Amino acid sequence: MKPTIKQVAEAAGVSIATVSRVLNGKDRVKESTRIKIQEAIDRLNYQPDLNARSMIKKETKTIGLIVPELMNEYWVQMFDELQDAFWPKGYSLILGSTNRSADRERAFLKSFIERRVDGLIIGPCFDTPEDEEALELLDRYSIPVVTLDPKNRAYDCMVGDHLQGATEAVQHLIRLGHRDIALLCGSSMPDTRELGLRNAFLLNHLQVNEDLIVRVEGPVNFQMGYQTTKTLLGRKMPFTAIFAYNDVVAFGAIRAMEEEGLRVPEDVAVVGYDDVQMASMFRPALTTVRQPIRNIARSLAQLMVEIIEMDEEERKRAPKKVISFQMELVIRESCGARMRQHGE
Amino acid sequence: MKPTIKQVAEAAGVSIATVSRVLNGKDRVKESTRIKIQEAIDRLNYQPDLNARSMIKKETKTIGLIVPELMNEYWVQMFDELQDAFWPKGYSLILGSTNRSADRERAFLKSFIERRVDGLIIGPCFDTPEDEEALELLDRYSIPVVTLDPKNRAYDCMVGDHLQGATEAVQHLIRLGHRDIALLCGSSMPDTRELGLRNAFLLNHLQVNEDLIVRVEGPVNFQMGYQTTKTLLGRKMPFTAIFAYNDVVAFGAIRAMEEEGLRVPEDVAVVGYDDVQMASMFRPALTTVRQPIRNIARSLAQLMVEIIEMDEEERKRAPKKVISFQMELVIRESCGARMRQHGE
DNA sequence: CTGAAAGCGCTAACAT
DNA sequence: ATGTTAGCGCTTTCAG
Repeated sequence: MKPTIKQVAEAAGVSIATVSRVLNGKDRVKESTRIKIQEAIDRLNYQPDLNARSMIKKETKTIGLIVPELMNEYWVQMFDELQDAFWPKGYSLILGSTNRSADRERAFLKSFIERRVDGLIIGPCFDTPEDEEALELLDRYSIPVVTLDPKNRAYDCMVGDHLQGATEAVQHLIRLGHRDIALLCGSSMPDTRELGLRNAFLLNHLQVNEDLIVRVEGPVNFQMGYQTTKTLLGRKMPFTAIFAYNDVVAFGAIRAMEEEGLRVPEDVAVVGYDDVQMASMFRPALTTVRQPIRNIARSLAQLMVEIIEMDEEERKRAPKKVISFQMELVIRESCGARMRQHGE
Repeated sequence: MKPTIKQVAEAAGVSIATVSRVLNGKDRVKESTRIKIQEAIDRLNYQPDLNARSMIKKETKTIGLIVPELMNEYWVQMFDELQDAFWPKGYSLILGSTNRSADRERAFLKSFIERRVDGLIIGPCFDTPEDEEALELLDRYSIPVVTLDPKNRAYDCMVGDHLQGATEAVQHLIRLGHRDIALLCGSSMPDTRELGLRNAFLLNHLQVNEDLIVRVEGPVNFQMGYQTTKTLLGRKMPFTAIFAYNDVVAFGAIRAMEEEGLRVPEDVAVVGYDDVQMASMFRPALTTVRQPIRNIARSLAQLMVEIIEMDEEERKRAPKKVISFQMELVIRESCGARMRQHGE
């Protein structure tokens, strides 16, 4: 069965301590015995037991990641990039997708604590007050936390600068001559997309058409974009552009408009958010705002490792940081920039 | 700092053995002490250390999952469903996305073995012969493996019946009157999509147009569908339908045809494969073949747990199973079924 | 019903 | 340079 360090020691005719030494490569070992032991390791196909090791070292080299839903491409990319970023530092990720179930959320949290993760990354979750309690546990076990949720100010936080991103998106539309810009967003308040829109209008000394700001309860997805746009169209409220909460909402909006005989971007310009894979494949190719996911992931990994390596004292002293990342406007077809280049 | 069982024992005025008993709920403990201990646990916010526990129990309640790429929605869904399926059985998943790097592949394998996963699920990976070696390790550590790759017959395997799925897809096109059906697939041989196509033609006593079978080296994605279709169109090889390796390839093909002034499905019918989220949102909505991912995940979890619970003997005796799942043709707009209902 | 003690596989002093 | 030993936090006999 599974070989242990003891078997390797026997096979090599040394004590387990010496085997441990070559395994960890720290203490010096005579070259000849080193080789002898290495041979035994190879012959037995020995792989050290990380769990046993972490009991002593008091570190599992594991980072927990809790995301709201993987069907949202953003979180998949984030996981991928985080995995890439932590790998060279010797950490593995364990992933929990809550699918927006509060129970799952707490269950993962518990599971991660039981597994003694060295650090925890949490996306936008834990809204309910009961969760505060769960999060206290993290403190009790002094597990470093970094969030990817701008709303949660209790921890270090990395997040795209959505105010800037949204502002740029809307500025772009305004520059293209649009004044009646519909905003399709979720019901969470305050919403940075909305703030960005208002900011852009302010910067241009323009008045926001409040009737075109639509906040929708429930899931923010294709269906929502589709339905909301249909409603908007039914209200006979004239608008020449749509700024959607995310790309998938934008797809829904475009679909709805096509069904009503409106053309994008000729009749209505559309800007999305996130730059999912499909954005460049969709027809019309979607103008959107891209998050620097790779940068976020790397900085996060960097910071996380720094915190992990601090002692209790330092952690207390270190101030909670909110690091925000520049968003990038990606101009494609759906905003009609090309055909409007000659001015409004 | 982190409370241990010892602290709980002290706080409750009992021995650690008794605390362990209430933790595991197996042995019987006097109700009064049970309560006393439970109170101590709650007060200290104690969470048992799973790693310590697994050392003794010789089980980590962890399943490793290795997938080729998460940017392919199929694998995301599979992860989600597997997580759901294993959760009630008390297992957590740890995920490795190799992004088609053989190094990563081996690294994950090693990492999972070191973490002493109770079972391993592997997608279509490990094609290179060097990997055989890595897989031997699994045997050495007698870690149960179930694959999601029909090519790998050395292990238990769960997989969609792609021959049936592809056959149905092409049968559908043939029924709609198509004879010149282009197939866009990868270069892996034997390819079930191709087999399915041939099978469908055979069943209808028709001749396959070999020139329309395109096997492409490299990644199978939107770009591939787009480029291949352009080439096909350039060759002036008449075809009235395309069966694409997967939905994203189909999107690329449709895009290419639209650019050449061809309409889908009026001029060319298209059938995809996988039924990704976007398939129903795309315009035209994609006719495609859906995998019963949830069923696959559940059966897999079931089987995995059965194997884990076997002893060495039983495992040897148990024959390797290949369980295949019925695929489902989802008819939407891109095949033109609706407008061709009245016959060819 | 509960406690004492052995030990899971490993690392880290402390000896030699 | 290497071996001996004491744990890490927990479960599980074996006594009592």
